[in-house]
Amino acid sequence: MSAGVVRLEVVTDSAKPTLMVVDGHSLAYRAFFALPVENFTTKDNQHTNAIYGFLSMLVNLIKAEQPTHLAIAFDTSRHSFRTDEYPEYKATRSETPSEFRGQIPLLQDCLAAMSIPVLTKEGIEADDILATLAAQGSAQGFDVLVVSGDRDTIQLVNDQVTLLYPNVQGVSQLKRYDPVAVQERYGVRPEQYPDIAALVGETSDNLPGVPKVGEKTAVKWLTQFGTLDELLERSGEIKGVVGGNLRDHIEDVRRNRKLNRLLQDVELPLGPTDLETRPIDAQAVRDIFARLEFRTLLPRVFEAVGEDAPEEEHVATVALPDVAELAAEGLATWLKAATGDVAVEVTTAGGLPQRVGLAHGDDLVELSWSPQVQAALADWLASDAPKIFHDAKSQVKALHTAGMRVGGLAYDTNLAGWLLRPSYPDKTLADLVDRYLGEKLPEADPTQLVPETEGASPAQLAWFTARVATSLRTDVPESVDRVLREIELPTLITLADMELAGVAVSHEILSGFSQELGERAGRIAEESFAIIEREVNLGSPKQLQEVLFEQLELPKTRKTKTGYSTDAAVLADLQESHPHPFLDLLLQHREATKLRQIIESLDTAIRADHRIHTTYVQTGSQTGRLSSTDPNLQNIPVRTEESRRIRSAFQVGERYETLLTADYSQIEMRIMAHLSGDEGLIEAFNSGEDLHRFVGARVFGVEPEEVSSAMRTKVKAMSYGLVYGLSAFGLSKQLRIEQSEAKQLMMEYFARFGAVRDYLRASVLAAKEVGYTETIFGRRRPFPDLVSPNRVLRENAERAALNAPIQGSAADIMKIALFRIHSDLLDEGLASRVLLQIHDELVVEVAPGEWDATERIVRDRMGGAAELSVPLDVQVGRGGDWNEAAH
DNA sequence: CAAAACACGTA
DNA sequence: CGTACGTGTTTTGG
Repeated sequence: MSAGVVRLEVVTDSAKPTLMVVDGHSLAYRAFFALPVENFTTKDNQHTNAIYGFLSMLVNLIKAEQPTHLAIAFDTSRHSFRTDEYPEYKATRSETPSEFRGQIPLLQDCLAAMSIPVLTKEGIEADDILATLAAQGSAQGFDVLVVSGDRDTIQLVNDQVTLLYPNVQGVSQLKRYDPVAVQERYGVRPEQYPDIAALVGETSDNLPGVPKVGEKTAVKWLTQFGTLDELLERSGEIKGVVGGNLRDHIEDVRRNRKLNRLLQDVELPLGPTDLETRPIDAQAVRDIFARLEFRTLLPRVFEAVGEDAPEEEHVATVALPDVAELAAEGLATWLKAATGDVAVEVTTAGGLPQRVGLAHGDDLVELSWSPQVQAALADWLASDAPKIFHDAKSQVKALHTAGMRVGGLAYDTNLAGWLLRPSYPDKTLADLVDRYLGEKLPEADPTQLVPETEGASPAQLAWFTARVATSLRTDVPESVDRVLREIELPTLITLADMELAGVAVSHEILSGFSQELGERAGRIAEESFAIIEREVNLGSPKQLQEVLFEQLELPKTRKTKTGYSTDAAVLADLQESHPHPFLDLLLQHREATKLRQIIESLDTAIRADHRIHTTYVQTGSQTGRLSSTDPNLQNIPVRTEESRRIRSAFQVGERYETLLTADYSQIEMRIMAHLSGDEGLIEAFNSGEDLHRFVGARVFGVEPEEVSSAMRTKVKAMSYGLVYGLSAFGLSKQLRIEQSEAKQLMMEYFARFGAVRDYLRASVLAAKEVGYTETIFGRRRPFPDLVSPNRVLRENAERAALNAPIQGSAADIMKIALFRIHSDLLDEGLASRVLLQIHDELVVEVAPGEWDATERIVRDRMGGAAELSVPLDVQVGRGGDWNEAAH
């Protein structure tokens, strides 16, 4: 016996062997619904929830029941002798999701590795195989355990045969049915159960029964008449409506009974004695579990068969290559010899480089930062020599700060990991090492002052990064790899410079405004306390609920998890139906304190250079957008006149002349026009007419100049809502109109712009097929939930999938424009620089005398970032502060 | 003390 | 029952 093979030995107390036969299909299907798919998806998007759930249950069963003989039966297809007989059989069942079907072959691979026989037969259902084996087994003196989620198997139960049937939820709990338990639960002997089922019918199999007859009536009749035949014979004796129903449906009952009888004489290649449990192939199990990313299941499998888990590869003992400490002199030679990819890890301190680790294959070197090292490194770093990083941006920033440019950025494992799985937060290199190498990155225990375990050194981190990159490169599809190389990596360099530049913000303006708002909030609070004659914390939804719904006895609003909502929309509704001075004051208080809070957080973020340096998280969204943190500069208020005073505090910096803002107008609608090819919408953008006026004219059948502002508001909401998968319900709510009117509006809209609806439908359908959406440039976003049996999950996924290519393409376009602008400004030797990106807007700081050149670059690059069937319209503004520049 | 819930700002 | 984000406050739960 080879070292990796373990005997599956079974010890039972009784001399009688135990045969366990399992309906693989029905139990895996239950597991599929019971386990959330998001927790069971591998890195290449293979769903494993059904496999995991089934194996988990099986392992528990083997452990508990200790069968000496074991087999799993599967259906081959929907088609069977029953569908031949009665084509409507199971016809109402919705198609099995492809995500489930795809798991069956893999599950069978697992079973093969575990040396468990899998039985199937063309035209025969799994339950017939179970029935046959159960009959043969009990005849041959086995104790038989039938495991199935199909109620028809109840008929198999007798003194030798016990059924294990899953409880309503999931597969973790199995209920044991022996003849006594069946009698208790159903009121009849097991062999009579099919008679009951024939009378009652089986909705899930599309077998209608006798109307108005449920379990209770069926049991009563059978007890009364003894057998089904007798009952049907003497159906005339049954009185009333049900008696008539029975007589009218006798043929249905006979058919049902015929179909639900399980075959006990199927010809099978293996009989019970052939199913003796055999040694499992430890290596094969390990391999397939690794592929399915099952970690906890492996030891459980071995435990269940009474063996210790075989030695795991001790990841911690994977030998790390030695690291050579280099001095500046040795570096040039080393770099010259290192052809091809070199992985780099720069540790930083105080925003400057500290140590540098380099990995070229297993050749690892490290250096401490010094002017000599910098001099020896600079040319290579700026050159096209390919370099691989994990999360390059922070390292690039430190290098830029030290006065070095980074060229040849060939790969970033952080970005690649995100592009492959944008919804999974593989934040750190350690996460990726675990996921893609199956190893553990040595990390120092941060809780220990003097760590017992040494963390990986910079060169070793670079070594891991290079190996993760190799693995990722085999996983990342070509189109996604292009997004990485042609969009994300150039964007990374640009973002590094934007973050370093920061934006000048006036503390004076902010603190003055903050004080003003603070005083106002105080006054409002006082006033509102006077009205309700007590003091509450206006920031506490819980206390507000007391005041609003108990003290003031206002009508209860939208429910939340913990009570009733007090959000602004709800308060505005309340104010309309039940005007109360407290409501108005509360809204004003919210507004003032919210603004003040934003101002305060901005103020504390101003650094010594009088500028705010946000951090753009390039992997921060699932669609391809950037996000901004510490502080978030992408949600600075703009909607009200007063809130725009905050934007006035964002000012042109010293030695610069003015701010330039540039934004895409209606970029998402333009992308919709392009993707859908809708001629009306394309014409709208080419006509030069105001978009919503044009659309309004078409929808309402009037001349553009006759479009009223109410009409314009409606089509505008409709147009924007489209991009988000808005429903008639949502539209009616937003516009405060009747649902019927909203429905009508949507009808009219699609009557004129039908290609838009066609595109949106086709796009979601295509995503359902392939499992992901794709932007114009090839960025992908997986959507496993599109085939979820859970309606809420599925519909959420549908809306997100509808939006993803549109929002994502817009993000791609903006990124392309952004790095090209950045690169043009540098190439032309201009000092002007991009400071902020707010999804469809850029803020640029323009140096004296550079306005014309900068504006030209910005307009050209934004307008020319993509060739669509409609023009990309760019609005440019100029001013000394952000608010002024926006006009 | 950390996490959840709520509310609200932007595109 | 409208997509994508981040942040602050209060409340909750261990």
